[in-house]
Amino acid sequence: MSILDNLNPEQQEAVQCTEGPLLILAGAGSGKTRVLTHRIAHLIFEKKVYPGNILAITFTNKAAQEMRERLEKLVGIASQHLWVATFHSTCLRILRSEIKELGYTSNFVIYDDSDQQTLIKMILKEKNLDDKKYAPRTISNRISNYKNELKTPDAAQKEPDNNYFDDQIINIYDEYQKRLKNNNALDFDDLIMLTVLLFKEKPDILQKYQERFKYILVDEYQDTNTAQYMLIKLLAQKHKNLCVVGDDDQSIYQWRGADIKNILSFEEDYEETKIIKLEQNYRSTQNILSAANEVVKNNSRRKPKSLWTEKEGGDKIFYYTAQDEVDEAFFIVRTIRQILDREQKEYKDFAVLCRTTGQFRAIEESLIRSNIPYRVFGGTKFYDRKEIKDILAYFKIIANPLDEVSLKRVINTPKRGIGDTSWDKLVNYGALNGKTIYDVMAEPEEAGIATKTAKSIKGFKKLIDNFRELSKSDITFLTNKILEDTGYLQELQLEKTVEAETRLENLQEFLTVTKKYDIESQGDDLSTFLSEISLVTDIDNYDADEDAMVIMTMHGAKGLEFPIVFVTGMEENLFPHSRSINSNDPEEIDEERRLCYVALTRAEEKVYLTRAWKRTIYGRDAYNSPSRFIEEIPDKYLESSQARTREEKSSFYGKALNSPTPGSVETFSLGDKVEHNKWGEGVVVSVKGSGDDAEVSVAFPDQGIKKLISRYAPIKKV
DNA sequence: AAAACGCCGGTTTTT
DNA sequence: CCGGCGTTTT
Repeated sequence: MSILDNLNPEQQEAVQCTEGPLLILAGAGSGKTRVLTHRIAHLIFEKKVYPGNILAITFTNKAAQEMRERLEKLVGIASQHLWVATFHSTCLRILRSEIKELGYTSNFVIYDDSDQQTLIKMILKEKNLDDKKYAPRTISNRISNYKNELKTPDAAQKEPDNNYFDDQIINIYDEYQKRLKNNNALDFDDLIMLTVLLFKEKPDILQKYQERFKYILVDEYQDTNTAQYMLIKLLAQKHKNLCVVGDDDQSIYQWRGADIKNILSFEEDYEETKIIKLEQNYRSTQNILSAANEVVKNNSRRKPKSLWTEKEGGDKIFYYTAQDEVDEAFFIVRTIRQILDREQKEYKDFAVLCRTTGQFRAIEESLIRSNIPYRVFGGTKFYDRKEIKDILAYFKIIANPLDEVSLKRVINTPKRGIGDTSWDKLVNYGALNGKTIYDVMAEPEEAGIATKTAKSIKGFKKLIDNFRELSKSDITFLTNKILEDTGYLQELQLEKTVEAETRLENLQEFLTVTKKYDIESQGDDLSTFLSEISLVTDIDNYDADEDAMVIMTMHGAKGLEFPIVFVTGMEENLFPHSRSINSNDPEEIDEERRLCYVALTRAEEKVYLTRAWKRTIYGRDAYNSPSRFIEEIPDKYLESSQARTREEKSSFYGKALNSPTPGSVETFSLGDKVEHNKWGEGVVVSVKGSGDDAEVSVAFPDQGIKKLISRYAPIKKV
């Protein structure tokens, strides 16, 4: 049994061609992960390369994780020495040990998007700049662009055609960067940019890593930005054993700085590049593949390719025009039900893909009503929730007292009488006397703060110092300690509102994360925990084994596959998005088109395209014409239908919804024991309203308290 | 300092 | 239709 078994000739060649630069153009579903993993196995077993000399880089943790799992099966114990990671975590790891060279300390924290916004707002306020004119969002985007292009504030300043506005932006960027450094904090883009700068400034450090990574593999190369490109280039310079895999048709992150030129001109960049094309698709039927090809064919500037599959024919793509987004959602429910009745399928075989996260709600609502299990990826992220961010901010200042953004966040959360005025005094006094805010907190009177508030501040500082003493203990223990000692928990418990309940549930959820971490990590410090969390996105937690259907954005779906895929919102202004339509750069429409290609090629067996005749956006009704991408699919691959008339529709829904007939709904009262068909036995802890509209809160032993509407809830008294 | 109110503005995709 | 933000009130 050889590593080359079960690989087609092109794949075999890609696996065996180990020396020198190699560009693998891998079409959708052509088995690129398979090639990458087998190539690594080949390097280890046939070429006798030490696993520690191999670096494999992906974009998402999900991809890295999958690759690690497959490698474990393929090469066993040797996989432990492999370095398989995302760009960001690779750089994080390098910086944790090397960042002293750049004047930061290794306990730096990572600022996420909202931390960045906060810091930018702070700066605008200090500079007395109008945040209407200088929208924080715009500024952070601009800064991000600079960083993705490896432009420091100094370099940006030197650009020839900067106008006044640009100059202002660059001034803010400059201050922003100084503040990050003072706070001992890095934003996402810094992880990459600073690593590259470090390599450029310290050749000896670069050399160390060049020596280490004799073989480098990069997945999704079409999504690399300038900074990532340079990182790879520097690392590969010495041994030049660089293998990149990508598909220009799946480049969907140019808005985030990805430069498609990186893949289009790879062969000019690296001398004696070998190019291998993987054109056999193992995922989709011919029909789906052809339709996707017809769409993407309308783009210029493509590498020529012709994907083919052995799965001839297949179902046509079904195109449904719904009345509105509610009808669209019910079409999905109806269709899933039908298929589940007729075929051997499970919930997890279905995915609903949306252009924007705003479309999720209507779909979720109908799935809830219909009792279809689902999971949502993207949208409001777990770690973005207020209560989670609060507890993480506590962690951050414990790990790194210099972090003013987190300090500002929690110094008065929960309320302890330290308002904006006192905060400003602390900041100003510190700035004037060259002390950190945290230092000034030891003697707030010096900053002219009233005794009462001063006492409160000192109390808070003592609290944090106390937590810091405990920072070596379990994260779970520390979390509980913070929640209790700060009064955070109590405040929420006393509130007795729906929102507070949800927050408490989320904190409970967070504690399961910390417990898991405590078991898996051996004595890693708080900084490690924090940065691990900040690099994780919800999509990384996607569990393909759970029998629930999936709702996600088209972007989030890249790299995944499902038997049946709904691509929703096929309307002009939504998909392609109005922003790209209104842009004067035609490339933006092309990117939407590639996104359409990605969405279609997620499907193995069947695609449903849906569009809504009328869609409510921000309370206003929008009537959008069908997406141009629909027109680009030839009729022979399509069959279509429209929403029924109102009368038909309501009677149909009546059946489809299988809503309980009036009178069948039980009345629940406090203390009733009930049985839920998924969560088991529980006790009613509160009832709001009456009849089938009643909102019943039930405490389940393992699930915590769940709110249920009796009309829809699958519960009965026991 | 904190809560309560009312206004404007804005909405793509994410490591 | 939300949420964030500034203004007013307690």
